[in-house]
Amino acid sequence: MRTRDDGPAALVRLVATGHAESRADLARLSGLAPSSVSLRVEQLIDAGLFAEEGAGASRGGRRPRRLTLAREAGVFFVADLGAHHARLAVVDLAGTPLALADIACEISVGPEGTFDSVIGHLRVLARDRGLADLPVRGIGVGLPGPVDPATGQVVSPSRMPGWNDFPARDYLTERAGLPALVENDANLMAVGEHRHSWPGLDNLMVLKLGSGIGCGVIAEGRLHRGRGAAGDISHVRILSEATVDCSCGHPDCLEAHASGAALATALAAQGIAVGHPADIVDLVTDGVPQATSAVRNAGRLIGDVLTALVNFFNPDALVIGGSMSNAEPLISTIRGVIYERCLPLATRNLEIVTSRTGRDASILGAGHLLLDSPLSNEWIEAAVKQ
Amino acid sequence: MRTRDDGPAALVRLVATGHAESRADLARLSGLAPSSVSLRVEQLIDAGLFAEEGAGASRGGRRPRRLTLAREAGVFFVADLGAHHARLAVVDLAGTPLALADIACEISVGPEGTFDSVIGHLRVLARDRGLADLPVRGIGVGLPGPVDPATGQVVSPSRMPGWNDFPARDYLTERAGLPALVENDANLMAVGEHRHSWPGLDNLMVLKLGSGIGCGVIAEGRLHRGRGAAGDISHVRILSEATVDCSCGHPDCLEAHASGAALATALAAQGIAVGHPADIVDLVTDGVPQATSAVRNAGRLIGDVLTALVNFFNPDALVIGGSMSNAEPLISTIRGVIYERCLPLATRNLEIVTSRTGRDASILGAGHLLLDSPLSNEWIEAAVKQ
DNA sequence: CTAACTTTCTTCGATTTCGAAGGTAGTGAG
DNA sequence: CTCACTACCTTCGAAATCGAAGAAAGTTAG
Repeated sequence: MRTRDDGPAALVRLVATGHAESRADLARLSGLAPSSVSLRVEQLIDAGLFAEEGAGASRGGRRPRRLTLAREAGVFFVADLGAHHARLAVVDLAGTPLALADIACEISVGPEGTFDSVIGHLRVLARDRGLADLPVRGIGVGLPGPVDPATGQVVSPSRMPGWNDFPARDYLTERAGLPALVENDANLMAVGEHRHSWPGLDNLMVLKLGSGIGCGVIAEGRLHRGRGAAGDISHVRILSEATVDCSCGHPDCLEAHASGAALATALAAQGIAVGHPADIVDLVTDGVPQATSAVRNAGRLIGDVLTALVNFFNPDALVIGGSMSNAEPLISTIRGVIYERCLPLATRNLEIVTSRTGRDASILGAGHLLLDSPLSNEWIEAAVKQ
Repeated sequence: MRTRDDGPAALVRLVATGHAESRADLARLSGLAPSSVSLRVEQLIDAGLFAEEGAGASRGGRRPRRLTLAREAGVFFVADLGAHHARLAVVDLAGTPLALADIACEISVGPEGTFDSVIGHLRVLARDRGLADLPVRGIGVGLPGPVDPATGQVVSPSRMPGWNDFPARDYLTERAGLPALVENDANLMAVGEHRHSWPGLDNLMVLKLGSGIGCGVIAEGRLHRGRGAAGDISHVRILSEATVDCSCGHPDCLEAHASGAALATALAAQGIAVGHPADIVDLVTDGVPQATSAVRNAGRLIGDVLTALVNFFNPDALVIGGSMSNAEPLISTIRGVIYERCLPLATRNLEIVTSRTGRDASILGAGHLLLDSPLSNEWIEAAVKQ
């Protein structure tokens, strides 16, 4: 029952995540004997994956010889797609961006066109930043819709016309000629937050409040996918005076009342024009009363839904990100509802905070998932055996 | 990063769960070389943990030599505690009960008295059934309240006076002189259902509808504990005409309206006396209209709460057990609400079924958890090294 | 500065694990 | 019945891993 984390890839992951900096660290964390670690590290240095970089800080004895990922160890290509926009990055194996770019990109042109364009732009980006000499070890893409983890297909996306049942992972693998990973954007964000800012907490809910409402779930330290729809909270029915029909066909979904897009619509009806959800944050900051009131109301609705989920899932932290997360009254309302209504046992150690990782959370998450994936075991083992 | 499943315990688990019946099976499933498997199996037979039992069915070649757990491999002591009652069992390493007993047991007498009594009865049970010669490898107890997985303490139980913050696991370890495991009863039930009846499904919600409402969660094939309160759905606030205060201090919790105890109270107010929740099932089966109506209403409330959780958690199956689960209208109402309100993506492959494992689900679950626990690695390795 | 202690890393013989090859025991077709 | 084939299991030399001991390189206290 040799589980995933054996072989040289385990050592690469420990160094990439920053958990280990020396051979001694690796021996402690990997469970291998110090002698075996020395041998394997030697091989990884020969393979060009590790580099020795001077000495680290002493802990009361001989100073460790610091191990880092070699530059030549390679990079991943990563893209986070929105409805009208894509954020591209070339990242190192640890997920750290080496080059970033934002491009306009209409997801409604369909999967082939979108992917081909993204791949092209990523190649250009790598070339322009002098990264063309580095091996590309994989490509990861985040999509604003559900992805079946078993097949890598997009399933029933509500706002991605032409994408239903598209075999995204297979297409990307073939078209880019690289190991490929396709994942829901909120899931990538959850992984990024977890690994970058909350590595000690094993149960996390990460809310993405933008023009839509997304949620990624980390359970027992690993991304919880379910059948691809896990984390969906946007189509829970809520109670409200006025009825609003949601794009999913049901009335009064949370998303139809409390998403950035819904708030923009509601404000427009009051004569306040809003282009992007982030504009609402500005209005709130400027003290426009209608905006503040609308945001408070949304917070109450979201909080109501979350109470049941927090009791049920019992996370260590609830992290709120996305472009709306800077609206202070939104967060404090959510926090207030949850602390008031949830079980004391569930909220006793619960942290409710805004994103610490920031805008690049999804990018980082994609890098981590790529390195963790069994796909990476393959090229790492191949690299070690010449 | 040698994860848990290495060493001889991995082979024991594969045989105990029935996944492997021969050395060849073990080689396939464990990832070890056939030669290594042969060696280790030899050791396990010498240690008295495995036995060879004739030949299995051919798959087109030489017939395998069937491996089973030896009788002398030992047993676990297991108890599932309710408020006024305990179900005790001596089970083999696979979790199969070798001896069962039901005893009266008031949990309100406090932890020490309860545990001492349970341990005593289990010893007597083993002796009476001729199992006294077998080594006892561990003890597992299910409690009707939250248990902190980190400390093994009972935390904020609503109906276990005198148990708050009691170090249940430590007390049991010392008092029984055995590796001990303490877990919430719904969690044990979830593990039992998962392993016994739904081994292929990795994401499960298991509802226990009795005098209370409990829920255990299997995520990615493993029990999801959170901080100990995970799976709690009984204190979600629901909407209703009449307000009922819950024992937790909040008004209109699900449990206050839809639990077996709540239904019994409601029926009593209509002049229909009900002793045990199971009596309600009988009333429904007999076609008493007030009972059917009350049960339908409860089903609607429970279903409402579950819609949000099913969307969020996206399980493969929702399994309903407990003494109320035989009330057909209850199940069909829950099923109807969920299929109507949840996302098609979440319900497309969702099974909503009553327990297949039956009353012993918790007993089986405790056995599985004990064998899976790192505690078992220790005695298995000790047994192999003489 | 010296001596005692800590931590890091390597060396080397003992042990474990692997993997290829072969023996064993069955099935099924002609 | 024979022969080809398949699956199960073991044998045995090669390779990987371990672990104890020690070398290397510091820190700290006197």
